[in-house]
Amino acid sequence: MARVRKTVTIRDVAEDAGVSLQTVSRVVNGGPNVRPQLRDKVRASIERLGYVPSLAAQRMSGSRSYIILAINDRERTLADWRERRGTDWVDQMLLGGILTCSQHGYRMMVELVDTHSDHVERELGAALSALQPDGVILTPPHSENRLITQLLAERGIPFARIGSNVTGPGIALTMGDEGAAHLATMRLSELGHRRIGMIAGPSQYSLSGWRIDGWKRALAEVGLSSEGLLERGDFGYESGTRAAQALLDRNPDLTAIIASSDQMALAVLEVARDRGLRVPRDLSLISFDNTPIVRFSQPPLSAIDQPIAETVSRAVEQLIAREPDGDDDAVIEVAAGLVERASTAPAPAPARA
Amino acid sequence: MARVRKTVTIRDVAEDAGVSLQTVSRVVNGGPNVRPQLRDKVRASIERLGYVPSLAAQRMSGSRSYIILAINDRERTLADWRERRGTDWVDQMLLGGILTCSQHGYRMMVELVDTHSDHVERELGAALSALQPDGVILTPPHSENRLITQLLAERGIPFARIGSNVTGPGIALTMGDEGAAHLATMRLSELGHRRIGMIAGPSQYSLSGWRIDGWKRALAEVGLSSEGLLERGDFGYESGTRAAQALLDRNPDLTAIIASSDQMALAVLEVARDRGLRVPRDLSLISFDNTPIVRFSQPPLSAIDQPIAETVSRAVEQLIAREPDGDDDAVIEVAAGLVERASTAPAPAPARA
DNA sequence: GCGCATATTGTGAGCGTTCTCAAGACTTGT
DNA sequence: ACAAGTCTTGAGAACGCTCACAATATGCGC
Repeated sequence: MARVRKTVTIRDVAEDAGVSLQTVSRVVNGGPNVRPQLRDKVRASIERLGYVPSLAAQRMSGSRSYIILAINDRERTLADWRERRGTDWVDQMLLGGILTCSQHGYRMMVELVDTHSDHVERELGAALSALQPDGVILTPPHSENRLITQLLAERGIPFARIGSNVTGPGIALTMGDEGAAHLATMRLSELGHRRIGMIAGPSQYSLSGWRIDGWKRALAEVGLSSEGLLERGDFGYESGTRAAQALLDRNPDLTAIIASSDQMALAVLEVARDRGLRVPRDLSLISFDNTPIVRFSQPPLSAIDQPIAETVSRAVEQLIAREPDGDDDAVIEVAAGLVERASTAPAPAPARA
Repeated sequence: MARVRKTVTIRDVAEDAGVSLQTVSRVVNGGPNVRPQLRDKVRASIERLGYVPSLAAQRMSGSRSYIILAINDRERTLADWRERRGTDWVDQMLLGGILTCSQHGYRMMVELVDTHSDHVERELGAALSALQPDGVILTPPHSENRLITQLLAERGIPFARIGSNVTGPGIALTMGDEGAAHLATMRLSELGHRRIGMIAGPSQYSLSGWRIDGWKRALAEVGLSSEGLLERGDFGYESGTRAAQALLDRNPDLTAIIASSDQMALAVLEVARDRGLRVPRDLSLISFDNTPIVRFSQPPLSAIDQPIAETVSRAVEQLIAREPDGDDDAVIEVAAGLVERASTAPAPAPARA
């Protein structure tokens, strides 16, 4: 017998308050020219009836859809999702994105796109047509994908690229990779370390380069050399093992390592253990990402915390605030922080002092 | 000079194919009475123009919105999100939900709701009004929240409750908690363990009870006692420490523990280490959840893998397939599996045999 | 070949909102 | 007190699609 509750529409509110539809619409959207007295009356009606505008109808008539679409890598989330960088990305994205969206009356939707597919344009195009989002957020590795950025530019949809600092179409937001690597390196230097190794990510990620830059800049500032102290991995565990081996083989005097992902850092931990090096006593270690896994290793790792949630949140704000025809394609940097746990300590006294 | 690309509408397709709007609509929706010849012609036009129906317009006119709304706990995702169970939930939900939705032409949206807030009804009600989803998916701890289920029932929106086996309004989907606990217990028994402890979750989660049930059933089946072998935690690390301490204090002869979350299991690992108990030689350990963190502990943990993605996927299918007035509120069980790693081993020989 | 059932196509209304534009109610300056 | 504003409100069209129904075409039995 569940009586089908008819949806409360703007018309119901208008009748209840004795005004026109348009006036209600103005009140709902914070329109400028409504007498306070009337406004309050309408607000009361809205409250009483529990009116909430229909997103679909708003999209139909107005120029906005109140939808922000976030594009994520399908591969990372599907097949590979446990094997690689961990999955914190999606969570944090949602965290930052959904909350910020809802603060502005927007909604966030997630679209999973497989970069390797040659249907990228079709898939994404279909999503754009169906949803007609007011803005799109691109996450790595899509952030600098030509096919995608071009498609978005063609359609005139504002978009933000997370983890990119290339000016170009769309807003770029970096998570301060250069600064973060600099910060980590400086901290290790403060602790007395003179030989600080770096395990960077793959070169197709531009953030890998920025991190190397930050590390080198810091080394230069304190008069240290980076000679022979750089290795690369692919963010995964195995690559971390190889890189750590190489680094330690080549530099017996190494006392600190910065790893470009938590998983690679955990690999370093394992390699160190195998060689009888105690962390942090013999070897200090700082990782990037600060995913939950690093809190439970032995010892818990000091890590650069990627402000993903905040960055996405900023991206959303930019997209929402942006005038439809605004072309100020800025680069925004959100600073990362260092969370110190038990994998960093003062450098051991040199063997022969 | 970016020419604003006008959206391709159903009208464009109709003109291009030389038919009426209605015919195009029929083709798009797989309507029954269209001559194959015409259908192909229309399809060709759709293809050529790249037409994709607008979700908003479909919602406006038709009875469906093609939106499934997933309700998640805000607390877990916001403040507490690192401290408690880990965040794999959201990822896996998205994984299972988004893909399955898109296979059926649906979209999934995520709504974060704070159970502890007294605005639950308001918040959720607003989301329902704005989105008018065709179905809602409830995840723990919302799955059996009266306020929420009642609201949904009132509005006549079909919903699925994940991690619930209570028949009632809506479809219930359990992840085989009873069976999983039984499986874990039996496995430990097979390995020769006779004293198998259980660290359960908080009692307000009904799955906590089911896991206890499965554990007890297995113990009974092989003639073991559960006396004094049960502790409770809140899924978080600290609570796991306390529970492990209590369990080991009370039962010096304990050789195996099942923990109801990965974090609690990691706490057990730590406690064992402190007491000089080696895992798995002296103590076997199986956890629930199988989040990424358990692959990198020392040793990596054997864990019950929660088929969250699959369960959500099933939920989506149920919601989509369901007739608007169908009331067959079934309970569906998706079986969990045991992933064995290095934290389980044959029971040590009794001290005095 | 006629009449009726059935398959196929088209027509017009309506979903809930915002847009554009016009009308009425106040101000203000002189 | 009058013209010329500015502020406030409302009316009607429009967004892109599907619904219910009407119209036409096709098939079948006799």
